[in-house]
Amino acid sequence: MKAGPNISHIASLVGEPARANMLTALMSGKALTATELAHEAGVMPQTASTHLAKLEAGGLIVTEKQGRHRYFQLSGGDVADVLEGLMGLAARTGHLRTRTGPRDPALRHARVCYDHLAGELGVGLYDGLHRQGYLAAKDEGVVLTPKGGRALNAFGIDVTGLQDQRRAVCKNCLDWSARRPHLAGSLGAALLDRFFALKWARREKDSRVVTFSPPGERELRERFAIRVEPV
Amino acid sequence: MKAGPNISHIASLVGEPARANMLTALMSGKALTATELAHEAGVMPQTASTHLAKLEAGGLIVTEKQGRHRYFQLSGGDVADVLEGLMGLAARTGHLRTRTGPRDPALRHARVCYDHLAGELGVGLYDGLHRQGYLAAKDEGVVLTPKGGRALNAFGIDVTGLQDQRRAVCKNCLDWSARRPHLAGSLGAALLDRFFALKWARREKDSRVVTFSPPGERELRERFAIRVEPV
DNA sequence: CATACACTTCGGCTATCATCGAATAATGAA
DNA sequence: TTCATTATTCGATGATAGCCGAAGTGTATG
Repeated sequence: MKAGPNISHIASLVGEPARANMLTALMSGKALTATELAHEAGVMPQTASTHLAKLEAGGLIVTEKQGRHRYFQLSGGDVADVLEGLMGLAARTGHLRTRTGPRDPALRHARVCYDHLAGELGVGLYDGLHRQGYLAAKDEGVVLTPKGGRALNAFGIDVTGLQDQRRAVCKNCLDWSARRPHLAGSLGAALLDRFFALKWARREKDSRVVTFSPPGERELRERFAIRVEPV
Repeated sequence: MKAGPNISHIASLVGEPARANMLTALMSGKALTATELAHEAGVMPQTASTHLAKLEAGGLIVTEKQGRHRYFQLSGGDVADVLEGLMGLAARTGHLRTRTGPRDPALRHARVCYDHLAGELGVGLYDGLHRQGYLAAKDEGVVLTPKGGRALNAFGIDVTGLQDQRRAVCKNCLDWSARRPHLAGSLGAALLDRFFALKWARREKDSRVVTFSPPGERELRERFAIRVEPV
């Protein structure tokens, strides 16, 4: 009836608790199998299969077949952005989950948002990159400055390689816990990869939580001028 | 248990077509009344009321009471951002076109909007009345010109009788399918009544579809300078 | 080959929820 | 007051869709 994109179809896909749990699990950026996602959603495998078929038909996830497994992952960063935005709305309107698990504080501190860093450290990094003049606001977006390009090259990131990709280098992503933007895009992904390579941080098993070692977090804060978060 | 905000509840609110239409209408930033939103969504007022109560409970909209009206608007720009993100996903995943049921083409062509004509012919009539100088824009609204009053009197409409009513003679009404205004108000209703009286058109049973007879539509187009709709 | 595993399809059950008619409340106008 | 308009609440209905058991397809392993 209405002209324009059909948002209700997409939203209804996310609006089912089992599917929302699956999508949340895929926010880790990892490809998961149907059985794993069924367990995450708390439903039988055959139920999960119909859900995954609908998510794929809706274009929210993509699949890859390997042997007798099928691996599912989000179809792109834009899906993760919308999910993160929905989390922000849910948090603001007081619809946090009734039982806040023990991992919740850790999630707020540092977590994976699809393929880049989110949480307190994520927004702190974003602010620090601005403070050091590595990033600059432009047209409601954000761009890498020449100074930032040199600095991050020295940090071990192939900046020119990133710029050759079709994907945007810098992108804002609204953080649901901090309600402020953090850095997405290929640069955001490359930075997180570099933190892992430097052994500053590691991923928790079966979780989006990113755990920084004490020296790793100290180095991160010094290197990128991250200030202590005001409570 | 999962950590983080519960996105499925929020998403399910958007995932209902009627509510999605309401939210899309509120994307303009304007505050709309419950009746207006019911028209936008294509549901009865009591149905719209329950939807609006849920949207308010979910924190997506806020209300303000003024006299016997209640004005609804989005609770913040973050809601609009998420809706925009959903539109982007819907567009990317190829869900631009709306579901085309069998009744949809007829509905898009000509239908009743409360008590006046909507659809392609509705907006065509609106444009034709402007083109002939019968209607004139005024203060974001629309008024009947003296020339228009004479012409419509000759067409068989008691214009002076309309002006004595408390109800507004001319009013804009945004067309869902064309996303452009058509004519509402007592004049809009009187015109549709006249079309029925002249046997140019009739209403389909249990439907909002208005069917014009071939000679009726031809006369309508000639009399009111309705141009062929560009596809 | 046989067996186990991963996943999908089918059929029926059930619960949820959107929808509308009717009634109610509240406000404004005559 | 009386009437009209706006919005809400209640009750019944109907359609949608999630869910799981059972069966079927395809893949790896012994």
